[in-house]
Amino acid sequence: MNAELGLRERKKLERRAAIESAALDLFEEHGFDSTTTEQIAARADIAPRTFFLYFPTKEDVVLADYAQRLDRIVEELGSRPADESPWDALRASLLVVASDYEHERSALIRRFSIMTTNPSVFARSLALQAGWEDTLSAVIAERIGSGHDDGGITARLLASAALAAMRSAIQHWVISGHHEALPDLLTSCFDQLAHGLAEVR
Amino acid sequence: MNAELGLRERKKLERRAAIESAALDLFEEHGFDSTTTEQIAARADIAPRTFFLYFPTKEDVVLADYAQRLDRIVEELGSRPADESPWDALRASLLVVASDYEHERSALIRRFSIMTTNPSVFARSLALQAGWEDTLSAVIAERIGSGHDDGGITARLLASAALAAMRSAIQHWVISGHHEALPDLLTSCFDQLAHGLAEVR
DNA sequence: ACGCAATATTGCAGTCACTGCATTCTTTGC
DNA sequence: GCAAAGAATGCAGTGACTGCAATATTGCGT
Repeated sequence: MNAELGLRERKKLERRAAIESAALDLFEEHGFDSTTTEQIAARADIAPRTFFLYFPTKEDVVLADYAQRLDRIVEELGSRPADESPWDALRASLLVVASDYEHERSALIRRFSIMTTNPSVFARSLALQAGWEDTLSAVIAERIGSGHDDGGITARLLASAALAAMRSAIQHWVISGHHEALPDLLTSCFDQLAHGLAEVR
Repeated sequence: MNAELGLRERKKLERRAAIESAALDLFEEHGFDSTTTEQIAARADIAPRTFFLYFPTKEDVVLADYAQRLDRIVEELGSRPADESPWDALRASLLVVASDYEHERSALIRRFSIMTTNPSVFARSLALQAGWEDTLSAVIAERIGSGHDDGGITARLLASAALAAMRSAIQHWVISGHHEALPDLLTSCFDQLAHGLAEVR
């Protein structure tokens, strides 16, 4: 992996990873709030100032994987057949990420526990997901085409609902101690949304 | 209003309002980031330290109304007939808030424009809405009763979807320059979610 | 191998949100 | 009026984050 990258690029990735792992270790040892960026820098063997060359905020270290997740979703979404409904395409794409999550379980739990115990990390996570929503609704809007010329509200609603399903599934998965498989939970959330919420009593 | 309140309580409310209005004025004049809490305190005629007795963070001043909104939703939700479906109850309750919004238009736009241009305010707003989701899903879970003994995932999904509808409607309302009435937009979002997203092409 | 240009790292000094604590004022119930 | 409760203030600090200038590292042409 990264074989064709120059030394510069490779070092950058290594450092980023070093910072991330140093930070997560410290967060678990002493808590997110009680860990300073200086301590992280010290453990990662970089100058304090350098930390901010790699991450814009302390919060973002915990959520370092978000960018790739979105890439993965968008990529998958692009490769879905054109005649598939947007909703099914979204379901399929999010399922890919859900199974990634399932396989990275332990690393994920680590991040989640920091996220849920720390308001500012949680807030940042939601903001990043709002970014996902923008991106996904743009992709979906294009997919739907000009037939639905509603200013994109339908596309946004689809994206928004899909991510709501994802969050609900994950939340339940985490608090219930991962008894059920995440992809199954997600599928069931998508089904409930698709088959009408109005029937629930 | 507040006629039967003691002097203490009345002063507290007045001060809070004074801080809020001072802050919003300054945010509009100089931008959120370039306004310091000291400047807000100065204009509101209080000591810098006192600001934090009224608001936990600078962000929260912009979102001061959120607590009452949630109260209103919960109150309304409590007064919906017991035989109404949870989804319809949610729709009715959120419509109440939507029409509040519609009437407070100009004050709202003010807040929204600060919110959307400032990541940290936006993030905080989402975090507060996540709190709404918790509260609403608890209320809905109780409403559904033990028939659905799924650990509350259905309740959460309902709340989550309803708030997603609300956000989509508001977002569209704001970016489209409030051409359509917010309650109408919200109704249409609720309808689309209820009648199946799977049919959208 | 060498030097030059591009880029990355570092250090320094500063700003500002936010906190704990001790002190002083204001309100309230008696 | 007065004592107790509560609110406001001042002070001194912490720590995230920034701009800027200095220094080190890397990549490339020769």
